[in-house]
Amino acid sequence: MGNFIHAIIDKDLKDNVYGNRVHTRFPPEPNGYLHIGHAKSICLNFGIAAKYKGLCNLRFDDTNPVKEDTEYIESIKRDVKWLGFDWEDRLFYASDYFEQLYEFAVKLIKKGKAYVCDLSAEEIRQYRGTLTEPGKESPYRNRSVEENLDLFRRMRAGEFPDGSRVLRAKIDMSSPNINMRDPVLYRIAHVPHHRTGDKWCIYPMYDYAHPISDALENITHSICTLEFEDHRPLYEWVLRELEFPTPPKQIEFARLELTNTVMSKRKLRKLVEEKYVDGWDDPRMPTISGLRRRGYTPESIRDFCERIGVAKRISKVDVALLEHCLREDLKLKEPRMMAVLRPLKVVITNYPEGQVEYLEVENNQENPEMGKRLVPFSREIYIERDDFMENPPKKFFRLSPGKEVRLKNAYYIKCEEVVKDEKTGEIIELHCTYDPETKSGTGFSGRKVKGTLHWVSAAHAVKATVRLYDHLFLEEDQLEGADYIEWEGMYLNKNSLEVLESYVEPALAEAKPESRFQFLRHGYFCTDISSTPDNLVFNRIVSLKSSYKPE
RNA sequence: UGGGAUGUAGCCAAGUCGGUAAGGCACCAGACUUUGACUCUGGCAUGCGUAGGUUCGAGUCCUGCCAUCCCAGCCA
Repeated sequence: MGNFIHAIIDKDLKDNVYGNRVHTRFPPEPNGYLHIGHAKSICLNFGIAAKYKGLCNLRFDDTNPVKEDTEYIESIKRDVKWLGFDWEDRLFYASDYFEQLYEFAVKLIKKGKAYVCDLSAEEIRQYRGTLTEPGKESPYRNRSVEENLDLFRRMRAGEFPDGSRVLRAKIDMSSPNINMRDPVLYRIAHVPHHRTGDKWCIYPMYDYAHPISDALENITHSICTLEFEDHRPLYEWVLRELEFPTPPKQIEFARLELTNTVMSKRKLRKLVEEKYVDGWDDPRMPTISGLRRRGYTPESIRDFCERIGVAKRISKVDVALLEHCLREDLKLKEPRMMAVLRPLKVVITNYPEGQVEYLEVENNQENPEMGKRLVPFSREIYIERDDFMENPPKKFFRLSPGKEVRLKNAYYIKCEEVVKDEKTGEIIELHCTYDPETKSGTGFSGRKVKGTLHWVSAAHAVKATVRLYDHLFLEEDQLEGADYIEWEGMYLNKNSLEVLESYVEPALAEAKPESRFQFLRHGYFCTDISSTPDNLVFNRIVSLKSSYKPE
């Protein structure tokens, strides 16, 4: 499916605007971690390059040293790579262009298109006017070229304190577009830069550095988000005044919003700082590193970005689509194992004591190529507490007194007795009988049962910590009966993490960190990076769908 | 009340020159089932923000109106 950006590029190709070249870039500011919203942009930019056999650069927009740090550069590079994209030898930094940017500013001054302004930040704001009233021209607007050149040189030389002067474009103080009311091009900041050190004490603004960086890299289509739409005339002004022959074209699209999550850097940082989550890579975070730790695959994220489309209408995508993409990706790829999350012991009273059978089980019945494994079965097993009800409602297919169910890949069992704690009345274990005739694989068809349960042999089971993750936030229509607190005008889900001590089948003892499984009837899980054979930890990536509706 | 943008189903989103509303997610119903999963089948906009107009014919063209979002950083 095409989108409006493809249409623009197709037309440019047809009209030979940039020859047959298509060249995009992903330009993050190194001031935070990448999140799935960035993934949309990354997939878009690198995707366009791939589609048109063009190129896509990675460029750090590092023009504001007070907010940026080299720590973020490494995490951004890692995340882009992990998503599956390759900038080859085209890793750039806006700071690489500082010298050229300075020369271009000199050119603007010489053309009479830029001037040094001595107004304070507060005065500049007042002179700018408002949305409905035009601004006033700065008293410094008509300085001579010579004076401007001298002042700008001395700004660079460090002769003036922070905030004392700026370089401004000379455009139109009465423009209805506030961005055109003599925007600031350079500010003074005696702050070391993470890449240029103490070399500079003046730094270019985004609106000035970005179009020039694009042009210097021969970018053809400069894709950004909607809030820069009003900046496009300025983007074009800079390139026109600097006389770039085939200026890149800025195109804006709507950023990604997702239900049940926050995307703003400020709020994500606040979640980390206020310890609602365990760091930027907490599996509940929409950061790339969080999704990675949760167990999401790059393939599923790319598929998601493909499916949501690209348009200009501000929209909020249902997080269920992301989850669907993950299930779809893992369905045939990962083995399906048995794990009992909330165990209830079952004693099969007519099964010989001390006997163990090793049952042959397909690793993925939809993908026979994944082979088979042996799963031990014995007299005492664990089943899921939720799979037993003493007084079941009508359509309960699972175990209850006197009822028979199938144990997946094993036998039919029938519940004969419920053993309870005398004091508390809590169900401690179940006594069941099995029917040897019903062994899996024998083709028994004497009678049907409605339910099939997963299980784990008690003697062979391996303990594991299982972390059940859920959405960090709730939508308004999900509040009923939910446990939440209001936070930043949203509803923070107090049950976004549940930690269980569970039993998993023995084959899982060898699970390597970051490997994925389907836990039968539960969902997809990923071995946490902290997991060891002595201390297994599984993160739930996403649950399986369920059409079971009690009552 | 200045400027810029956007309105197609619960959520995304296609809709060339005007020719009689793709697809996905979600949801509902049924079939199948050794996962209440998967898969399969069917359902899901006489309707495209709204009111007019042009036309044999309008989501597509014209006019008016309404709603929502963005912009007054020496942030990006």
